[in-house]
Amino acid sequence: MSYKQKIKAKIEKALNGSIDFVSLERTKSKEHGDIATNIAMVLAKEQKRNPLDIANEIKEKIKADESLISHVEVAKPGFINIVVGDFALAESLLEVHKLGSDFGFSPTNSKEKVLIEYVSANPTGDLHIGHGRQAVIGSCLVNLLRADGYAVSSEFYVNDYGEQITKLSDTAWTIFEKLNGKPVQWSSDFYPEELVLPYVKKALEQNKNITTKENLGQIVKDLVLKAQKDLLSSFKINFDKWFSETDLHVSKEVEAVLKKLKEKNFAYEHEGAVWFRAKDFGDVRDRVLIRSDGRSTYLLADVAYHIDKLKRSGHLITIWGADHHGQEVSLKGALKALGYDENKLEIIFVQLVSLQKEGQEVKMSKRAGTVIPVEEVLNEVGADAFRYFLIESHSDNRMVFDMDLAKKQDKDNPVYYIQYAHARCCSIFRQLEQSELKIKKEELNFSLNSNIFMNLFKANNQEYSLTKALILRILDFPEEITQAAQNRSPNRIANYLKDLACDFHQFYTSCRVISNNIELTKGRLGLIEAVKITIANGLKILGIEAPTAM
RNA sequence: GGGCCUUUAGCUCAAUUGGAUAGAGUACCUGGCUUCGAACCAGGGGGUUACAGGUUCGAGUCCUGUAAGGCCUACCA
Repeated sequence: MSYKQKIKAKIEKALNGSIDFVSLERTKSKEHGDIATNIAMVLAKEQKRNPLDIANEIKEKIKADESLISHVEVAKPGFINIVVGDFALAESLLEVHKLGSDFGFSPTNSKEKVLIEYVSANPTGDLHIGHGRQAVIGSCLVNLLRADGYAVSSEFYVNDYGEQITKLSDTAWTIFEKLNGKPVQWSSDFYPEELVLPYVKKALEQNKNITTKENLGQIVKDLVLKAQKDLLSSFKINFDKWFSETDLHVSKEVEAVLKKLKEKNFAYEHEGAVWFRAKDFGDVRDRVLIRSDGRSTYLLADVAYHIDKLKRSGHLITIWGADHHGQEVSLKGALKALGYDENKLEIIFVQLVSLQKEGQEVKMSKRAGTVIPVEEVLNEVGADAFRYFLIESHSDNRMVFDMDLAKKQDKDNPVYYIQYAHARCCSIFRQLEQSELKIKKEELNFSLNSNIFMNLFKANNQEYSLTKALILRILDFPEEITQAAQNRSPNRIANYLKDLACDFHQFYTSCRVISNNIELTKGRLGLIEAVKITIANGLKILGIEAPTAM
């Protein structure tokens, strides 16, 4: 039980009821204590009394317990400010060490099943920086929800059927014929030659019996897919399942969806095509399911896919680029039409990315031909900085990727600020081994007794204050995970780690860890170890390395 | 025209979902290594949170309107 939970329980006992309806939060300023509650102001409205009176009553009831609450103060207009007792902090630090690499994490698979689908790019070209952002946000969200106890599985939907594949086959075949010296006609519908050419060449190297356009298209598609997989895993993006759209057609699931929509009269024929009554579900117009030439649309297959996913998981999260938001209403509408709860599907839209290079913003535009490939940026900045920069800001915000800053392998790069804190912690323990202090290894088992941490508080004012700030920050971590998970905001973990690293660096500058004071040294080593645990656990969620030296 | 998203320091972003004096990094200026890693720390300047109303003890946060920007608005995906 955290110190906060203990204090909450104490207030609830004093009031003889739950206080879930009020806030009990860490304060921004030290003058307001360590944590504060607005309970008196909330109750004042209900009871039509002066909030200060209520606050003072509560104050009297909860003080007189030095170990948990060392000081209580009432402030206008009715806040109750609480200073946490040293003993409670020491006990909490003991918990951190007992949990170790599980600190902050909820028990695995203790919550509902969630299936997260992300990236799902067409196997028809290179991944661009926008995909990169979706990939990083998606994988961090997978890690984050897992950390919060959800049973998460991740999936990449492969659009290996239909228009894009036809286009790819046509492009590849034309290149193939051209390589064979045959006269060809290039179409403006084709993919750029320079994009597809390397794959055609590779296909030729691997397989000499290319006979048909379909045959070549399949081979090229598989090669592109393989390249995407390799590229993604090079910055730690891995999926539990790669789901093929073709399978949905082969298994007749697509056909079944169409049949049901027709049966329920949500589909009708018009001008040779089959339409879904999307307008009935709030869309601006009805949407085509089957084109007049008989081919099915992306929408129809996507409905079938989401139904397939719903059968496998209680809750779905689908991550799309912001340019796809127009598809949300029709997809959810179709699910609803077929009797599924559309609220089980949560779509997260990731806004677009532009790039800043040498001070100039380069906007991504397919038309202008300024598509920025993942590979280009990744090779320049490395996986850690790549992930950090793409996760740092919220998915709702457009972001500018500052290439110049990300490239810097030095102090200006924020990812190093966090990693450096971790490396510094590790370095202290290396230093200990070389020191003349006689501290045995078994004396540095921090998960036995909280007494060792009480030594931390025997320090001067400045040191005490830096120590306490650092401890409180560490202890914020579990709640930070829960809130980040609830809000689908993995970027908050990045911000938290930056704050934690800052508190650590400040502490480190003023408080010498290894000294002749053996008891204080042991306490501080325990604190440093807790910092190390917390940073490592946080970076794990972000998929960023926690180096022991750099 | 309609829909989704955004607007916070010169720049890139935070702000515990309605809390107290809006914070970091960067850039600029100043100072700090004969002691655990200076990839660090301390100090300084920089803000009418786009604008105008509203809701209440209290608004960057919620509501309405206005303005600006991005994306979408196909029998493409």
